[in-house]
Amino acid sequence: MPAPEKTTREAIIAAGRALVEQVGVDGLTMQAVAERVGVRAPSLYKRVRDRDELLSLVVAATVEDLTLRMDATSTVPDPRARLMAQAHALRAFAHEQPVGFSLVFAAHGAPRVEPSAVAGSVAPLLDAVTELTGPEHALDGARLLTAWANGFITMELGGTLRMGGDIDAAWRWGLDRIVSALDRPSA
Amino acid sequence: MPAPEKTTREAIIAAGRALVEQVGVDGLTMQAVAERVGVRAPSLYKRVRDRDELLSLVVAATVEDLTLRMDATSTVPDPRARLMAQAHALRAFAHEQPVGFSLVFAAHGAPRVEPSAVAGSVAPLLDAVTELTGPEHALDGARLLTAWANGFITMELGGTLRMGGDIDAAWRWGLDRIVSALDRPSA
DNA sequence: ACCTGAACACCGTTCAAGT
DNA sequence: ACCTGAACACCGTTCAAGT
Repeated sequence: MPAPEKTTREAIIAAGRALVEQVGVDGLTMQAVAERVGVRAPSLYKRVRDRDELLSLVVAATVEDLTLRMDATSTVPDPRARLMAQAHALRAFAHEQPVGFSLVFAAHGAPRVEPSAVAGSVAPLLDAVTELTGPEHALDGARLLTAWANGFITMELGGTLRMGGDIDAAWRWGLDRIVSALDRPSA
Repeated sequence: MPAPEKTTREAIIAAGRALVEQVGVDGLTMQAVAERVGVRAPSLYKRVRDRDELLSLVVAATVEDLTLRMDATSTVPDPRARLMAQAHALRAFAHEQPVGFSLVFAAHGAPRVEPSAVAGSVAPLLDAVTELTGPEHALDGARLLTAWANGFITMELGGTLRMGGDIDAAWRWGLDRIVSALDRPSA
């Protein structure tokens, strides 16, 4: 007699993402996930190998989410404005999903997802930089921008930046400086 | 009858730092720490409140270590060269203690140490930037550099950068761009 | 005064037994 | 076929009893 399926892999991943944001990575327990999807903890092992795989799936889903957001910026025609929009989209995403963001970009141990997938999520940014700088230093330029944005956001989320001065202004100042450095080919 | 003290708080923290680098944050178990310092796990609670405090102490010690390294760069007279040396010192530290570095700068949840302590560790960098830019945009400039360096190193450690091209060259290219942007006052 | 074994709660995971 | 309770290992933590 086939037993009815009470949940899905997608529901489990979604529950994992919600838990991670609401109670932190340590709050991602198999029991808590099971309770959210209406099942007992052992049943989860029919859909995911173990907690570690579930965490990786959560990160992968977060990367996909980010990729969609970044792709949505392709409508902006001017490459400089588009670059700004992409940086803002990245920061907005991080503010919405701080824990997910840090899991994607601030990996502590071994990478949770394919580094290429993470790099792919910011690919539109590489396109915009290419239009600005030409192909020779496009990769270097994209790395300059993503590294700065990632670092700024991480420090902002961690509180390291929270000392004196307008953080939004500091973001804008830095972004302007970097985009300008990319824009005018002085090196 | 007074019982002999078999370990110290410092030894426990040192054991914690070693464990964290060798087996990751999850490997920092009270049992593993106890074994390293030659004591049983319950005895650790005479020196540290709980595992969470121990982890915070590990991070704090790492910040102190980094502060010493950064302070050592103050011998370089030219501010531009000093800034380069400081960036390199930061990166070298991260390569030596990748897990500790990520714990300090890539906090996942609530800050483990005073954000001001982390900011203080890179204070010499602020001084060099001030010499370069003048006081008006010194803070913004220091944030620009630290954010970039932190982001670059984090992505490097996480593998996100590990795709095509010389990473050292990308680091040098980015550092040169940023320092130049700070050096020549064009904005 | 610090150290220890025993004990408890909690979590990840497995598995035999249900439907 | 999937779901479940029971069971086990492991870890953090407490505590009474040792010295």
